[in-house]
Amino acid sequence: MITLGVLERSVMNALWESPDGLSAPELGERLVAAEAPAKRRELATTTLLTVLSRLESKGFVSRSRATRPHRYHAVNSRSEHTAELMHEVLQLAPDRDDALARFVGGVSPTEAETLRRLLASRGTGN
Amino acid sequence: MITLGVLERSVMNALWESPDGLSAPELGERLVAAEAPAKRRELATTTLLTVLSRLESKGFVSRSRATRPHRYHAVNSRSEHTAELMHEVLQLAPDRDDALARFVGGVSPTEAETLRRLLASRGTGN
DNA sequence: GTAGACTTCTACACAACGTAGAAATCCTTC
DNA sequence: GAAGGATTTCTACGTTGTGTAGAAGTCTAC
Repeated sequence: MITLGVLERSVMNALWESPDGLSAPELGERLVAAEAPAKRRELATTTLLTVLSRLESKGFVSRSRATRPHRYHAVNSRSEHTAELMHEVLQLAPDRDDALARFVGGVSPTEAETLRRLLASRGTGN
Repeated sequence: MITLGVLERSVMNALWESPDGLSAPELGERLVAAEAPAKRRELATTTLLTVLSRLESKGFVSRSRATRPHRYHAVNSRSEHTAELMHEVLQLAPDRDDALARFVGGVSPTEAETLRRLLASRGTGN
């Protein structure tokens, strides 16, 4: 399973919150702003560029070369990403129904209600 | 998020299928047997012991020192593990309902039915 | 066509993991 | 109770992924 490092994750978080994408320098601003004031720290732009390239290779980010500071976009929304990961995890289990049962057993009442609503609006599937 | 390497995962798979746990040598047998004949290969017992130790540190494995070849057990069942991972992933999303919606959108009709049943037997939660 | 902005290349440190020998520990048996 | 083999722990090294960024190359506006 493809996994993300902590800087990579921060970068994805910034991109997920920027529907119009970000250039590397803009990304740098977001990242320092998002950091707790205590450990605020600059990252070299080249650092961000290599992280962005790696994320591009992993298929998480696309880049537009049209403008000169290239713009980077998240390929999937954060929700899509989360859902996809959940499916991947579930796929790995040979006993999926059992895993689902345990999963459902662990959700909050509110989430259970959300799930019911979602499943209802989806039709019976039979 | 705690993640597993490929050998670590194989080891967990073997342990998950062994309710009575395994000693390191037994584990070795399972692993070669599970491997595709083409790339079957022996692993030194010490290799397995260090992997088992690491898995113990990570909290995935417990060991009984009562007998001389120690016995190792998976702490959680595979289903529990899967469900836990799914929850971890979901926890990371700030927009959980949305993520759940996407997740539900992607399950098979059979799984949807399973989910409905599970949610029904769980009570309304209100 | 050149200066400065921007990107790519290259590189290194550090952690996690796969791998296993050497050293230490523990039973069993004489 | 000492020895020897089985077992475990310690130590170590190679590889890969990630964080980090300077050096070198490329592009665009003037």
